[in-house]
Amino acid sequence: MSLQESGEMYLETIYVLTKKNNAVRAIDVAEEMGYSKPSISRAIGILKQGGYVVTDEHGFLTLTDSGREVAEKIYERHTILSNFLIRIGVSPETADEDACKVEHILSDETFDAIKKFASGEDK
Amino acid sequence: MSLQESGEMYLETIYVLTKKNNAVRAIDVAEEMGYSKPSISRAIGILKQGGYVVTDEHGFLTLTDSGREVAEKIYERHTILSNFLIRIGVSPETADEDACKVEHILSDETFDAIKKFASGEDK
DNA sequence: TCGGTTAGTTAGCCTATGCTAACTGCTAAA
DNA sequence: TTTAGCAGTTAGCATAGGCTAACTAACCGA
Repeated sequence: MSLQESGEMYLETIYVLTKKNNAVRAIDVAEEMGYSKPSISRAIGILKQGGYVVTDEHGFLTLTDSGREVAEKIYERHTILSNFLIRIGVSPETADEDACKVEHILSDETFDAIKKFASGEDK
Repeated sequence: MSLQESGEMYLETIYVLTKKNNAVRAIDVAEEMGYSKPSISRAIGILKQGGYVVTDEHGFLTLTDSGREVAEKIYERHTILSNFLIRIGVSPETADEDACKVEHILSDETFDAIKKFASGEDK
């Protein structure tokens, strides 16, 4: 079972919440993403099966190495993309939303190009 | 019934094929997009219901005004985006693919920004 | 005229991903 | 101790959008 786009989104959210809050439960992910509990429950189940997440006896979520790897990649993409958009004049809110939408689907090649381009612009 | 992302893709394909070939049938769309005949048949049916496309007695497809409006918008986005990506170093094939993926989902705000940015770069 | 090819449709399957309703099971307060 | 609320799960629904199988209908060449 390979990871779907939504799976990446869940991993990214867990990753971000973990940086913010230390302890993250399914319900926190639900609130953050605006989804219902059952949707989260199923999604987490799939991520567990895939070895991306583990839960302890209290229901706290931890990313595995492979889960964190995916989450970090997506998060990096999100950051780069959203910064790039802001720099060309998009409002921070829209930049964030649009980065969310495309961070999962752009090719590595395009991402590298944007990254290179954005870092060149900094100078 | 509002138009889904896939609907926009179908309209764009019909639009592009019309510019290339004059007469466009469902089967041509199927071949261009790599989808099966029934998938196209259903999609065209939905577009007809929505008033985006009409068919004549021979099965030739024509976009209505509203269909063409959507198609042109998407096509313009595709062009701008793909040109932008090529300019920052992405290969034409990948640029084309990635433009396809995101042309439907980026906000107008982001698109305007990219457009403005790209035209500024030209000088 | 008959038989094959081609285009389109119908029926129905599958997956991903959202949802609600309703259950379980723990914890904490009265 | 009993009950209320919270977290999580289970069951099952819906939609979008792919698919195959199998049908129809038109057209064309021998």
